Amino acid sequence: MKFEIHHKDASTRARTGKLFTSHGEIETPVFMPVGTAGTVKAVHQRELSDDLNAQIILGNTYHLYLRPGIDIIRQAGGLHQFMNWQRPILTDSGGYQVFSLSGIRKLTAEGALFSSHIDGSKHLFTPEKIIEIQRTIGADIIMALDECTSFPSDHKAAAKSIELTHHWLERGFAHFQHTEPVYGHEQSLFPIIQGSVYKDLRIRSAGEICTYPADGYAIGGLSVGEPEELMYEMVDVVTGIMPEDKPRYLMGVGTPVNILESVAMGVDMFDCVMPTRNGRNGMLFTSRGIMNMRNNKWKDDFTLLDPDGTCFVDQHYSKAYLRHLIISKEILGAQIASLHNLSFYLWLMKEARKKINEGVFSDWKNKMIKQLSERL
RNA sequence: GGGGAGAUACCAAAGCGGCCAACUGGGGCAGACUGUAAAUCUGCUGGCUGAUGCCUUCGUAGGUUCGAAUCCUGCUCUCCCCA
Repeated sequence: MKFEIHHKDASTRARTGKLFTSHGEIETPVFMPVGTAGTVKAVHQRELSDDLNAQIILGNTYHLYLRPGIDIIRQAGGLHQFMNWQRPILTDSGGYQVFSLSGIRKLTAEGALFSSHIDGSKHLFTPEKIIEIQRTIGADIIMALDECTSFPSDHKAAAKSIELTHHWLERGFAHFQHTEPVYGHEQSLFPIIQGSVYKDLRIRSAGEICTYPADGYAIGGLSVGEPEELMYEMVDVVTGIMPEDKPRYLMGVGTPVNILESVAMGVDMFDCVMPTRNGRNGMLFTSRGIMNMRNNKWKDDFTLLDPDGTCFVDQHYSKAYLRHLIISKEILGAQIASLHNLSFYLWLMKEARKKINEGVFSDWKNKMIKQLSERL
């Protein structure tokens, strides 16, 4: 998978570039909407492409493996065909579920033993099996199985954790190289840097991970509860080590501010459930700040949802109407809020690319960050 | 006309002598949410207070009692059955 860098910002480490996949090109920095179970929740594929112009979306190995099951995905001809999404897809490995489902799993050198959250059945995810499953799902970018170290973890535990992640990567990467794509199109495997909030571990992990000849590298184990300052410190340390000519993916991040700060440190790819999940829960991100649509103050505000918004919903519906839908738990409320938030995130990335290319990213970023933190 | 049941906070509904400012739902208000076990979860919801605490509440007017939402009597209203 080819990656070319177009423009480097003079005063920060931000850069624009382009990633070439078998399902199309991706302009970076990019935000990837999360579609865990083969759907970006509450958003149609047609809306994703026509209204939002999402360049790439995520899927999740763990979820798709449990339901509908890999046989069904194979019969469908892969996830692209199954969900009728012909643009790029990235699948997460299930490494995050190692973290978030910690109550129902057990880690060994062999792999991660899970109890299904659906029916309690037991499943062993090995680094090799995770590659096999992702071959069958057929995403353009697939992720190595890692342990997303929980926060807080002491130095000793975090050190042990990166060793496990490195061990799994060695096996997973080898297996990746020995297997072929199932559907003919190219797949790239991204390994994941861990190390919790310890600089020395992050340096060690980045050094180890980046010896693998991958098409891109990910930073994992952040935005899991640690103070933001620590997250920025880790991103800063690690992006200094990661190869310049490969895309850098900061997993699971984040708030609009988190993303802009990370772009400034040279991160190219982001994903986060925040725009969709928080949207469903009534929270809207806008260029002027954050709105909780459940708040009483919007009940008779008949002005446009977001006068600056670029999505059709922003210009079609009022704040009072969306509040009514959210309060009433109407499905359309979740749809409108998700569309708006994703649209905003994607607009923010587009603007960031534009400002980097124009050489005015730094000033713009600082101005935006001030506005984004407002509570409306 | 006769017989029976019931009236509790915004709504519904527990409580049936002290542990009751009153279970629980809903509604309302606010908060959280970062590689999605999430269209989810948490807190508050009589008044004043930072907290302890104090004050006013269980249809209404009296009464019994050290003490009543809880027991007794009158009244008002609602519902059901029989005529």
